[in-house]
Amino acid sequence: MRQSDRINHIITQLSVNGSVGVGDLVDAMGVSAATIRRDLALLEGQRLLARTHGGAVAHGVLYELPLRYRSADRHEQKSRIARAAAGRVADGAAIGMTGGTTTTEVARALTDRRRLTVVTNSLSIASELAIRPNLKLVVTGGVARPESYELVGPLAEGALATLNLDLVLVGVDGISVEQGFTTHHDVEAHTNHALIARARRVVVVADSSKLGQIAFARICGLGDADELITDRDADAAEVEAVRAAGLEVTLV
Amino acid sequence: MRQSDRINHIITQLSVNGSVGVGDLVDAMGVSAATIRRDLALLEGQRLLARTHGGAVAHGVLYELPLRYRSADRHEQKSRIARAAAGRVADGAAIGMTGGTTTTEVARALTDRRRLTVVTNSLSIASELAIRPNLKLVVTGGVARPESYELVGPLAEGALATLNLDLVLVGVDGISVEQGFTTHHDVEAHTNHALIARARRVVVVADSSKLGQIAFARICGLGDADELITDRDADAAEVEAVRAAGLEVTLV
DNA sequence: CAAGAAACGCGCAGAATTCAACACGAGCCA
DNA sequence: TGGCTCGTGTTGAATTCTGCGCGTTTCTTG
Repeated sequence: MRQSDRINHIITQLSVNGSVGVGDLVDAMGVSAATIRRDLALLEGQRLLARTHGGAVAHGVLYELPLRYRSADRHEQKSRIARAAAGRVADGAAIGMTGGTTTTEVARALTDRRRLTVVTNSLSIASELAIRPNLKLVVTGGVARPESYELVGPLAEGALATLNLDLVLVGVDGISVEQGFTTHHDVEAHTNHALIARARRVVVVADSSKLGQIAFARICGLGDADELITDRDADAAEVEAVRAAGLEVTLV
Repeated sequence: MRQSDRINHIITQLSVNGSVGVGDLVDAMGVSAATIRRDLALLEGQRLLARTHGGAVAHGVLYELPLRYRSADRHEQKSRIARAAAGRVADGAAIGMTGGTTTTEVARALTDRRRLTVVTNSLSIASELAIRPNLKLVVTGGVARPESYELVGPLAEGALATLNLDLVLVGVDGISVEQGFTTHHDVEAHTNHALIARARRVVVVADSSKLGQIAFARICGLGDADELITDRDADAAEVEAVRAAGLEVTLV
């Protein structure tokens, strides 16, 4: 088991249970306690956890851990979704992208395009695309949320007010017929809504685990989007319900 | 097995598992570990993965802190400058930072502060600080320049217009008595000037190689800054000239 | 409050990994 | 044929990771 796997395991345990024990980790991963402590010290240095005697607890809010530790989850589905979403983007278009692991995956699938303007409020996507001279990258500005790397707030929405987009790709945390598209954070939802309002076409990307889920804050109703791209593991009844609500659903 | 096949295999493994091991790849493809490492180094250069000891992880799953800047040039001097500059920042202050390797170093030195608001137009600094829940990070927005990771243009300057800062830390490419502070790009210079205009106190950080240099675009005159922090390798005559022009110079 | 147990930090040595440098062979072209 | 480049493998030094032992700190329990 490599160090990256250990780190991943620790972070996963932390997000599930809120705390971890050194002994449990030793048993689960078959390495010495010294190694576990070194891993914990590393993560502590990154302010991702606080150490306790016998283990560690999650640092601050844990339901939403930094993206770079989570993106391995359902990676294959997200890749397929990303490729499909990239197919919706015409060369030379001006598109918007919100934050999220799936949209970040889409950003990677767009790196080889020529002549494309990308507007985003996600620092992850911005870092991903900033080195590509073939793309024009516009960042909205705003206050950064440590949990999601998204820029939110009045500054972001003010920047958006002057822009018009051909297409916007939106990542969400929950999709339900009753509550529409939802996310974990209210200001984020508001900023995402502002981005959606500037686009002629709205495509939502989300892996199938989000179907039927309702997160804390509402972004918009199902009717405000033009298409949902998700993976084929989606529950058939949920898909039918969304389609019945009038939203085009693509399974990949 | 050709190189393209190996690359393909590595990418596939990475997207399925999120990580790969050098040993596994050697067994799977029947080539030497050196070749695998060369392949991984190639993909790392394309930002498709991040290397770890014993293998690599999908880009975005990295457990280390954001991009270690390769520019180890004058790293020792920059660290000293960064520590000194961090000493100018009071807890609870609202500060601005422009882009540059030296200012990024200052950002690192500020990560353990409590209650600090940082406004920046640099994606590098934003990535560095975004993960810290103890800091409030405000990003200006704007168009990203691939060469410097800075956000520039009207969007950035518009965002700045509403903010007032206690202190701004500026990185520059040239310092001269005749031309003042200069940088390599004209729009960047304009955006930096806009940031300076919002601050009550302006501190310029630059290693001593910048003294006496004149870059393409002028940011502001020496008189518009309150202090210059540079390293003690600075040419004594140049330092005297700057001091004679009325600017406080600190050597570290 | 005190004693025992558990956990921690530190230093060290062995193992694994990486890097830099060089050697070898295939393919290409003059 | 000879020389050249490119990709690959090998070697040895340097770096990093890991596990163990020991003294110290912290927690628990009576």
